[in-house]
Amino acid sequence: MDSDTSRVSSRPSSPEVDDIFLATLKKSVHSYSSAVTSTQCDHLSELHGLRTLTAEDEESLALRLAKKDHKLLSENELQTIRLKINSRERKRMHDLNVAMDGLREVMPYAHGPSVRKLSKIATLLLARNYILMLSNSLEEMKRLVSEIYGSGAHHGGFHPAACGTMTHAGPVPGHPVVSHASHPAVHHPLLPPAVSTASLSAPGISAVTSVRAHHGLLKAPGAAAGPLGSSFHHWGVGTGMPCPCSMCQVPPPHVTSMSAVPMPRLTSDSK
DNA sequence: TAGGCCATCTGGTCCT
DNA sequence: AGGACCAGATGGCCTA
Repeated sequence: MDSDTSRVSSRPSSPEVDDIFLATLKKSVHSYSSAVTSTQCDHLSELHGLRTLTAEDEESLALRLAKKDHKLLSENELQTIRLKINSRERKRMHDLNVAMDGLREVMPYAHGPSVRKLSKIATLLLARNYILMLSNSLEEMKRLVSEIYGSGAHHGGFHPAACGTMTHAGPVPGHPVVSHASHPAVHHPLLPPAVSTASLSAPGISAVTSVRAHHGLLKAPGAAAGPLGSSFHHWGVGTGMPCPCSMCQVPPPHVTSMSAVPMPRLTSDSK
């Protein structure tokens, strides 16, 4: 089922330098196939400063890589520059992937060798919903605290009677979520068995396409479908029923409306 | 085999 | 000028 595990472990985001270099050479040959003859393609090793180019080849390369400078660089110089730029870009993407892995680690999602790694898009969407859920929980906590200290301890028993016989799903191992008083057992609305497909879907992105079903994410039979953040439910183990307590209700509009707020670019695009 | 996901290359643009 | 960032293109790997 999770045969993709091997893929995850066998596909490091930062391949060995030799592989990178070979890939670079291959790509270079491919990219410049219009300028490099097939015979030259058969001699990859010559590309690394050893291959001799025809005058046409060199001119073509120079024009394509250094047209901004309006000067013709030697093949070695161009190759060096190109490799340097490529290396930087690889490092940048590698750092990005490291950050993405770090995000995955703190997500309420089962980790382990038998669990398929979240895709990038799924990670981002899940993170977003997770933040929304936590924000909602925090707001609710504040409300409960003011309620307790204001008009007596409605939640004094740390759990509303409304929750009745509902049993909450247990916490996810390793998950850093802080449990709250009214719900000693941390809820994970984004996880089975009570995962709402809606919780991961974003406007314009269907949950079905954005998250593969075998992730074990967000496929709760009969779970209420709806727009992103429409509901965060606790689920009674064995009952399959959402917890009716106030913690489980629809997030306030000001929270859900975040989905409509475009994220501004850090760098100025206006010009 | 089609589609999803990913890494990489590449050229352009913006920023310092 | 050099580096960071971005998006398009490409090809590989994997799954259904």
